[in-house]
Amino acid sequence: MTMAKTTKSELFEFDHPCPIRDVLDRIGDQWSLLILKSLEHNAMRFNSLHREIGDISRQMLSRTLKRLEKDGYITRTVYAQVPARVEYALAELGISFLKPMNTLIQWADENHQAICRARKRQN
Amino acid sequence: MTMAKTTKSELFEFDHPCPIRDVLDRIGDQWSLLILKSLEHNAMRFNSLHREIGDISRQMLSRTLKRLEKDGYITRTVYAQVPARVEYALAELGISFLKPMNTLIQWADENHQAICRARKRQN
DNA sequence: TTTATTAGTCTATAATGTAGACCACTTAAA
DNA sequence: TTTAAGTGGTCTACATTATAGACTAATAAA
Repeated sequence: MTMAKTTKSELFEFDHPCPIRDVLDRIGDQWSLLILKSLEHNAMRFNSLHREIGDISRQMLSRTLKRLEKDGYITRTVYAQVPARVEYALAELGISFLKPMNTLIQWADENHQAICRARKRQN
Repeated sequence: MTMAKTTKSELFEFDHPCPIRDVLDRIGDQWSLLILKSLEHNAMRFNSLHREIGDISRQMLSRTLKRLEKDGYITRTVYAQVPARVEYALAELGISFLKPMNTLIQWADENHQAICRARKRQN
């Protein structure tokens, strides 16, 4: 008997029981936040994002952008010119998200030292 | 020529160039936040955390607790009694962290619907 | 003609997360 | 006395995810 295997992420794609888990499973990864912060003050193209972030792989940049777009955090605009010009920009949801996120970033800035000290203390 | 391979996480263990990345690389994983929220109102033992969170593996619970302790978010107290009693509780840093985090959680609650709608819209 | 740009995709490999068996110990019930 | 269940974990085999870097096709500048 063959089973149409359902992965956890498929299972929870819609109507995740816990909002914050749903949000953080997406946004709390390695790269999403960095991308959103890069777009905070101006729209950007694929390759300039790649250069700005530096250590992200093209594949992960591509994937993460798609997810952010799908969830409504960013928009993707293709300009019909040659060579193609694709611009990524914050959508309403992304702008709104960065407000609470920025308070968290501020906390991180203020407490980074304390965390580093804690780490060193314990070897 | 053998190379003493250095992983990225080793490289950035101390003095990570970007505070928020450093913080989110640790806290933004699958489980850390869930654990911190479980400890928000009272200390807990290993197995009750395991039961409360439900779908975390023992290994990940163990690993994540160690990291949270090392970074100073939580404390681990062993009571010299039989059978052993090990309690995990929020440390100062953990309590302080949950303040900005809770505003983000509130945002997630308020915008979860919008995100789900965005996802459905795009297939 | 070589090089660089555009926005990505593809593949092989490395790193990470998972379930679930297992450990030594204690306690309580059958 | 055996059995089961609880304590706080570790270990192993496997599944999932991320990585680097080659590759695409088109265009433009040197």
